[in-house]
Amino acid sequence: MATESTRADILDTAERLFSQQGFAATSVRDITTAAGVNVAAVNYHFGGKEDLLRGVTDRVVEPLNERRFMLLDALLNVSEAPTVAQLAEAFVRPDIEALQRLSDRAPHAARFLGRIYSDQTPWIRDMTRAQFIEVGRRFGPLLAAALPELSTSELEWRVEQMVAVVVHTFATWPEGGMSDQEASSLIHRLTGMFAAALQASPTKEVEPNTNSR
Amino acid sequence: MATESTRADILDTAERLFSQQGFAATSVRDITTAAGVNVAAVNYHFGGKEDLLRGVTDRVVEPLNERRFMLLDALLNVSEAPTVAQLAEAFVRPDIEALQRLSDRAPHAARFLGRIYSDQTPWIRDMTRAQFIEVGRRFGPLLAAALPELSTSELEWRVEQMVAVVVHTFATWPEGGMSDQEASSLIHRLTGMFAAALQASPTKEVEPNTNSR
DNA sequence: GTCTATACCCCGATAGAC
DNA sequence: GTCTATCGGGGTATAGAC
Repeated sequence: MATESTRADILDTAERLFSQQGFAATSVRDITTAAGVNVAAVNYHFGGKEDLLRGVTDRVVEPLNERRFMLLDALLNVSEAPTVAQLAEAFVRPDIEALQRLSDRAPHAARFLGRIYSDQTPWIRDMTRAQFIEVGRRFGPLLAAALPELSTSELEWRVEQMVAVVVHTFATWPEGGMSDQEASSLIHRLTGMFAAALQASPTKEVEPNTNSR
Repeated sequence: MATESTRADILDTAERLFSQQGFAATSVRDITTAAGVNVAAVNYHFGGKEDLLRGVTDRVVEPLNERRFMLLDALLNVSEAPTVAQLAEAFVRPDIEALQRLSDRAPHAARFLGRIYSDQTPWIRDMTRAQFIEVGRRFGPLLAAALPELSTSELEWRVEQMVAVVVHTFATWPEGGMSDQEASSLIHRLTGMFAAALQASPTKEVEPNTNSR
């Protein structure tokens, strides 16, 4: 327990408690007590409870995004016009594999992320949205090219629903982590379902209200 | 402001604030102040904050389930072996129509429900699970009969993902409610996507971990 | 730079006056 | 049936010791 482990201890403990009880239901005292540090340490190291949430989120999301864009780039090196199934897999595989890999170091990262990304509280939504916008910006045009018969509105709506499924997968991530076999099977299930859902024939109907996220 | 509107005022206000801020982030004082009633009224009328959550939830879920099972019964009167598309529509239509209908009386019912049903806090999950078990019990065998090539495990997993999409739809319900046209379009989009997702060819792989809900 | 003691405020719940 | 007063607990933030 070196001098500078306080900050990391707080991050680990906050990630665990947020993933179990949610952000609002978890008190700073819960965290500092469980971590064995003083109440004021959160304020010193992070500035406040909301900044602590941002700290925990960043630590989880950064490696995820690294891997996501790495795999997308690899896909684009192979083909300029990937298929829907290829895009679905490039969308899903990085998250599942990265979170599985993270399981040792941060066993609660997935559930934490699922909770935060499904939270509709304005300031939390604002905090999490930016990362998905980037993903949409890169996948959107490729998907649109692979699905020319879908209107932009319907394509965006379908992608939003698939993102909701990924978020739900995070939120219900198995407590004890995932074996390679389980992760691989989950990727195949998600990929197959996404491809089918995206390729369903377009709805013959006027546009509904555009939902958020 | 008649004598017995206090209880209803509390329910309305709690529904609104829970839907905007979440349960844990909303204090009893927030609710009573906004409703213009005394702090102690919640304790008098409901017994406590958690019982108030149950009160709000029951008020939303009961008409929803009535309509859901009514439409399923109507479908079963027509055919003993409905198609996947018919089942998908019977699954989706009641909720969307009922919530749209509720929009006047309870404009925040959908978002409230979406928040509560996506909450993974143990006691809240326990509270909400029962109703979906009943739905699964009635739809499960019919879906299994319509999709004989899917393993039970994969069918259950796919249904779970579709439920997550419905919950996400609730959680992001448009602030101002929905027109008939929008609701109808949404039902068609959901139905088409669900049918395609459920009918995707089975994954060739061993079983992954069974997630919760 | 790092951590602690403590101030101050708001929470949920209750007892008892009206 | 409704309100006021208040309790015990626990939340965040700060001033200052090491």
